[in-house]
Amino acid sequence: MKLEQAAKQLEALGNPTRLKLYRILVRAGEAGRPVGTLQESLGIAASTLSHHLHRLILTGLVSQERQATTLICRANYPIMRDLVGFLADECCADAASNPAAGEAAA
Amino acid sequence: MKLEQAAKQLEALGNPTRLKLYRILVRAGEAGRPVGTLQESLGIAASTLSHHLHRLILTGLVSQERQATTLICRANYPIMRDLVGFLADECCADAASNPAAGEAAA
DNA sequence: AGCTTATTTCGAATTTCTTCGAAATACAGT
DNA sequence: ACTGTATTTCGAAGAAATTCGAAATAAGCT
Repeated sequence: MKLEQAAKQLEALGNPTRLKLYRILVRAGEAGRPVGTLQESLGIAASTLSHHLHRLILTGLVSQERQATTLICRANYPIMRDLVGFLADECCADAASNPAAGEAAA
Repeated sequence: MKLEQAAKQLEALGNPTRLKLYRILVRAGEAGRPVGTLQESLGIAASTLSHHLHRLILTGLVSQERQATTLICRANYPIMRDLVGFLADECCADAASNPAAGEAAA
């Protein structure tokens, strides 16, 4: 995974409203959640929710599927796993196991 | 870990410059890196680096220790582990184990 | 005390984020 | 075609981020 992309995804999750939103979607599982119920859960304006949802979708963390008039939102688990993998590989595992700590930073 | 705190840390890492910076520090290991060499590696103004460093320090992801005139910066590994743990527990593992989620996600 | 090196703080300009209400669009039923 | 429900796009205002250079601070050396 490229650093730039990881940064974009981290930024997307780095807002309390979006992190709450994303957590709700993750816990909703494959069933997902219609936008309307997300709005009720979060208690924010529909336009604000739409904006945050859009940002999560742009990074690939969330996807949408139309079902008649409602839009079902789902967490994109593989993307999240890649992101966690990036953090673990690039930023954590190295620290404990990499003996050549000084060289990689250049 | 509280969601608000996790969001702050994710936001701190959600900037390309800061993510690069943090990655350098992680790879530097326990030895850490003086601010000056970080500036050389990143090629940004000293004041800009200081600003980003401050943000990482505020979230606890990075710590500093003075050695004479230079400041040594180090990644705070336990904090990062907690953050990755939060993402895995709150946002990923649930998907696999939550009955409402179904197994398709895992 | 004065000088040099290392780093931060200040002040400011530009850009981006966050939020909302109003208006527009999408879809299904009558 | 008209109506109602669901959601997005538009427009705008205030808040916050990003970046830099100049000036201030910190620490050691002479």
